[in-house]
Amino acid sequence: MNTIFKALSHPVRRQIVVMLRGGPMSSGQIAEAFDMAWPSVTAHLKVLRRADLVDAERDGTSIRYRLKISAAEEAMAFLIEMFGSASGVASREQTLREESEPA
Amino acid sequence: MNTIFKALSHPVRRQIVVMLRGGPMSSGQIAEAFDMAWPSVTAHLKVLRRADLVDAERDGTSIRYRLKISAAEEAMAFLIEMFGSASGVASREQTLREESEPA
DNA sequence: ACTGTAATTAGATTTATGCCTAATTGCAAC
DNA sequence: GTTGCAATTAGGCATAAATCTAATTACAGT
Repeated sequence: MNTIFKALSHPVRRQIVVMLRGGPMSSGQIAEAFDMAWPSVTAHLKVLRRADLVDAERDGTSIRYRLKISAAEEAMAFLIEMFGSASGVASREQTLREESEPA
Repeated sequence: MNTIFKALSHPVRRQIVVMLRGGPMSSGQIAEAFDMAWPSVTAHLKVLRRADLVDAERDGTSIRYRLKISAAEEAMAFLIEMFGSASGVASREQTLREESEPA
């Protein structure tokens, strides 16, 4: 649980999660999207992997990262438990869409 | 949004949130609950306040901290947005612990 | 085996967190 | 106004996080 929130506490990592929502991506594709050195992105991916928010598998010469929702559901359950039921949450789903802050 | 996840990324701060779920508490009451120096707890409360997860008001000689759910709902909405639709979230509240149904 | 591309690991540096003790502020009661 | 308790701020220190460049590993194609 700790690792999940920690992982999501960095804007780059949340952005990666957002991107993977559209389907699996290679490490290189992800790295390209950010104005930072590739190894830095790799480090972020490592954090996400340790939090079990993504998994990775080799695909030929590249490595494909893919979203895993199970861990995120835990975080969601925590929030629901802490801050009340999901009432009104669906309506906020709209408001949130512009999140995606860049690095 | 960043501050919210950052705030929730520390176990002590999540614990404080849990405690405040049961109603407002004074700074001293909160500090007592942890095996750490009071100023350290104060620092955590500051982080929670900056994340707008709690607010504080003076009550005579002490200061009462109280949970604010609005910011938490944003975080929840983010998770819902990222890891699946809101469909079934309420019902999932029950079954989340063991189940890990794929998206 | 050699070369080129994909990705990670290693190592170093800077900045941010988390913790402590000591000093300070705010209020209440005397 | 001074004493006492509640709480925060200040200052210092140790560990962790985020970033970079350089070196390394892994695979594909030749």
